[in-house]
Amino acid sequence: MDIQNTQSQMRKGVLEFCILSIIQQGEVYPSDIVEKMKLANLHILEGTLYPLLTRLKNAGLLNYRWVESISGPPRKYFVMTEEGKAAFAVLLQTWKEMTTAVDQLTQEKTNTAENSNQAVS
Amino acid sequence: MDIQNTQSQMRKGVLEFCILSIIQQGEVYPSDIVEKMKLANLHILEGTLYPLLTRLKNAGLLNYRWVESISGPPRKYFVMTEEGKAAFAVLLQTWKEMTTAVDQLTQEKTNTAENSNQAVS
DNA sequence: TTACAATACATTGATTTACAATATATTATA
DNA sequence: TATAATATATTGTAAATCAATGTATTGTAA
Repeated sequence: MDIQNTQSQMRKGVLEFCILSIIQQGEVYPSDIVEKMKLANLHILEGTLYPLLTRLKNAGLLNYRWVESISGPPRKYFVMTEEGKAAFAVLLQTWKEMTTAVDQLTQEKTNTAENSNQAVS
Repeated sequence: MDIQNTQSQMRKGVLEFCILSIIQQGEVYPSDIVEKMKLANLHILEGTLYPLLTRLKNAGLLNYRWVESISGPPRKYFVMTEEGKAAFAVLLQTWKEMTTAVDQLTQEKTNTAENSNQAVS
């Protein structure tokens, strides 16, 4: 029940960061993103991705250009703006700091209420 | 604008995991959790924490016991159930796998739409 | 003894967002 | 001409965090 929800929360938290990371590595259209995320075991649905890309574009972090396809309708290829690159650099730093903090948090020693109560003033 | 929101999403994603981690290390009451999270730069408000703890208790992962305080009303000290410990072990594994996946994702080479288009069939 | 401050548990309403389902449009193929 | 595959996009629902506020207990000071 709840554990799957917690796992889901963890994955949701890094969605935007990962998508920015993918786009920074090169032009992609939405299906590319879905596929790359799937390979990383971070599944995302189109109904989630499209509004998210629109959000990031409206925030000035992304742009897109239409590219004709030989096997279907034209595609929106997304690219990072300069603002987007700067934002990603900040997010990468945030990611590193957060993982360090969480890793530390999960490795701390065990206490009991009785011997750790001095925290209260 | 949006970058703070993305940072916030990242932190939200690990809230439950971190709180379970803290409780697994020893009995704590909510204010302890707020303080420990703050030290890890993962701020959480009481309005978020109380429903979350209730959720985890209803899911069978936590229990609590009342402990009298010398400086205020009695406190609910939370402890892990056996089920909670098992769930945390799974989540720790999920966390490790996810960070590995995200770290790989952020370190991949750069492509362009032109030279990576073979992904389409 | 009364009032106030500090501490602690708890709820409510608003906002955000992921998801499932579905809609619309284009291209190739049967 | 109809169908399948591909692609962009929207709608309604559910879940969860947050800010604000409420309720209760204890100690201290007037």
